[in-house]
Amino acid sequence: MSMKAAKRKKLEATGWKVGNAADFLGLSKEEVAYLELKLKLATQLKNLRLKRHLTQSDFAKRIDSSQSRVAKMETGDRSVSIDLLVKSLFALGVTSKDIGKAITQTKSNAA
Amino acid sequence: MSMKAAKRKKLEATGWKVGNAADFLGLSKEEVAYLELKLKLATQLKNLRLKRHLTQSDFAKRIDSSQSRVAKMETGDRSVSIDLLVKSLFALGVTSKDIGKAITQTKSNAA
DNA sequence: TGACAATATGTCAAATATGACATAATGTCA
DNA sequence: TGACATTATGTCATATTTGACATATTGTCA
Repeated sequence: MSMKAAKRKKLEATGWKVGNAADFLGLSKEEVAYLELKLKLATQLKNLRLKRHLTQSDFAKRIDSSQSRVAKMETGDRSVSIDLLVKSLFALGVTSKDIGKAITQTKSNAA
Repeated sequence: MSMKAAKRKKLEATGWKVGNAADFLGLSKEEVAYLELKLKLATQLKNLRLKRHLTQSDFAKRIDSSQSRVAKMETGDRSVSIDLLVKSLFALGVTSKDIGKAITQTKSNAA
């Protein structure tokens, strides 16, 4: 799988409908950077939840949300903000340092 | 100025009305962490804009926003999201790595 | 001091995010 | 396979965020 295809797959997972390569390339650098950052936080959240052996429903209760919203958080859905992801990570006891480190990660060494 | 008072002043600057020390202490750890993170991004944005010798109005045009919103971004106002700050930083050419590093900073070595 | 530039604050209509619900899809294990 | 748990998707009313405007405040320089 090419680098470009891998990236595209990730972006599609976030809710972006990428009809074709041209549309994909139509995304600006800023948009791609934003989506990638969001996906990093989403992944960090999911990994942490799994490490704690919590279901999405368990975790939803803890942050006064719902299972469906947690699912959307973890897939980086269009409808979830970075604010929500950050707040959720803090609720799991993650530190700013941890978040900063996760953001700094490149694809090759992502958690 | 005590450490606590300094923190309080920063938080007040973000739009939080901190009536007294008790109220301040009433903020949960997560809330404080969120506000501090937001303020780091706000500061990073302002520093970068100044480094580029742009006025708030100049920068506002570049990101299709308004001077007043830029002012709110830079003071970490309640009404601005981390999403908006992150998108604005990307618009200034900042990388994820830069953002990650800024978030990782502790108070003592903040930009 | 006053004139002007730059930044901050208050407000609001429109846009976007949120929790919740229903239900679909996927996974697991007997 | 089927029963059950878990996760994903679609939708919606409510809540929050956004750009914009007016106006206030602060800064600078003659």
